[in-house]
Amino acid sequence: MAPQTRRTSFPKVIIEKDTDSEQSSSEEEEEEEGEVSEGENGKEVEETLDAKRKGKSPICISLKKVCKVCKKAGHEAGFKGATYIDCPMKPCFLCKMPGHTTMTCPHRVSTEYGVIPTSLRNSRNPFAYVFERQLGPTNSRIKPAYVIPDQVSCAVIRYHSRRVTSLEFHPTNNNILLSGDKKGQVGVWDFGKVYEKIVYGNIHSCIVNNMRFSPINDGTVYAASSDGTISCTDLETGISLSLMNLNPDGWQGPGSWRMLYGMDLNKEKGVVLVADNFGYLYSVDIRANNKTGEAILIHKRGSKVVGLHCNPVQPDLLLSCGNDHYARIWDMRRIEACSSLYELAHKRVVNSAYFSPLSGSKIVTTSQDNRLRVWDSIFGNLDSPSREIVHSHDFNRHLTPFRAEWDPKDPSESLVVVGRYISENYNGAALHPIDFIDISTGQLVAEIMDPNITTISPVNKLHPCDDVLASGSSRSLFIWRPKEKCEPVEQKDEGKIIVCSGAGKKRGGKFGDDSDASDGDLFSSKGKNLKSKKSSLKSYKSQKVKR
DNA sequence: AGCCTATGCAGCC
DNA sequence: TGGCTGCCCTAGGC
Repeated sequence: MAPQTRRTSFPKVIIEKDTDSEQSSSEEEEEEEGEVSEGENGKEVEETLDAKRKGKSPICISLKKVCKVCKKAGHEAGFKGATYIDCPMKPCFLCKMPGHTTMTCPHRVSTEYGVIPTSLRNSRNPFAYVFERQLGPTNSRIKPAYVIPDQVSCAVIRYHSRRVTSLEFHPTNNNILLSGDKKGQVGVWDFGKVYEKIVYGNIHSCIVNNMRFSPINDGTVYAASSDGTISCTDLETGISLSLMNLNPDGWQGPGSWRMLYGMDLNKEKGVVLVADNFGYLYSVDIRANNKTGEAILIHKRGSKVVGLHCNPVQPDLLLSCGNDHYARIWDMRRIEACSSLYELAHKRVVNSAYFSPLSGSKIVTTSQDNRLRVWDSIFGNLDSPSREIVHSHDFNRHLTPFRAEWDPKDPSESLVVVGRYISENYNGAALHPIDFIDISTGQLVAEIMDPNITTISPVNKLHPCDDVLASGSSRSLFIWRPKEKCEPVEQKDEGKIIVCSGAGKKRGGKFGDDSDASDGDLFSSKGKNLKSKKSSLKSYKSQKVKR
């Protein structure tokens, strides 16, 4: 092309100023239109129009304050102090419904932050719904009070070089926590002797998605990774063998690289079950260390299967979930493509689906539409969930997907732990708590946070027998425990308990008062100045604060 | 303090 | 269906 053609087709530059009134900005537009139409050379006009058609609209350098979300003037989304103000032009960031923002979301009220049961059973008449609520199975009893302490102590350790992606407690050694990260490292942490840890860096080469201890020998652990292998590792020696490798020929491009996500062990059948990012399920015999049978398509072809869970009571039942927006229940005795017993539909990707840990009769799923879904009985009607609980656990490409995890100790099978995405203003600090939710009611039972932890905690696991919560937040691991000598707290009022550390000095009893968004003088925005120094390990004492 | 970026999904054509 | 683009509360490093 000739240089002059290039010159003439260069888009017009408009500068908008913040001080301009609406009037003057429209004048500018008119002026611009006028210039285009005034073009004496017909060719120039033609080219300008052509440029417009090609998407070369005038370059607009705007000095106006503009919303970073919708690019419109008049409002701004973002943090005001420690409170995030949504863009009003977009659907609510919490419940995803239009017409309001997170601040005014009906699912976010001061006493039950963001978490209430929703029926979403609009197709039924209200009487049927009430009838069902009244005559249906009564709500399970509330957790024993001592299990959710109002005071915790927190141990922190950071040895992963990338974000934590999976956690697993040792089944018999009560102080051992296993952690996997995005880089493929597997950490073994004795949080009883806080400084004792081992990090294995040679087991996997990328994301450790799921880990399970061997039911036969609890000194060995299986892990499924996005490198396409299942590892079987002796935790004492660190010696690891690969049970399966889906990429024997190495990297042949992104279209063919197979990654393993969902994994579970079936003790009765003696197999490791894994699923890949193409929708296939694989079964590996634990004793023979080899693949049994062919891969079975259990989710939409080409879509990622992110979770597998064997029913704890009925070993023939398998639960899977994936990026095709479904969770599916399978009968392992006759499993083949399209043979699922039930399909549990979701509106978005299903991050996790778990049977309840004791009876195996309930299911809780975490979906990227910001809803936890609960099925009260797998023997009942599975056409629609018993409850949907709006909860902020959005997808973010830089975060490990959130997964609501059962409390394995809860006899009522109603307590679930899940990290929260959106922050709340806790006396000037924007913190992302870890939520305990009673899935029988949708109630937020407790929220755990610490002013020193400003990062989001998407990975959480409750201890199989002790009152211990493990969390993975970015590259750090946290162990939350009831503080010694902590008196059990009655929960007669069913009130929410806020758990936090007492690291801040000036706060005193004011800490729980988060009603004022502008009280940012104690802490800077987002509470970043509270962040602990680069100590690799630090433990915090805690104090009780109620609101 | 502010810029940069790794990277998964969804929506668009 | 496939390839491309864009993204609302990230986190850490330079």
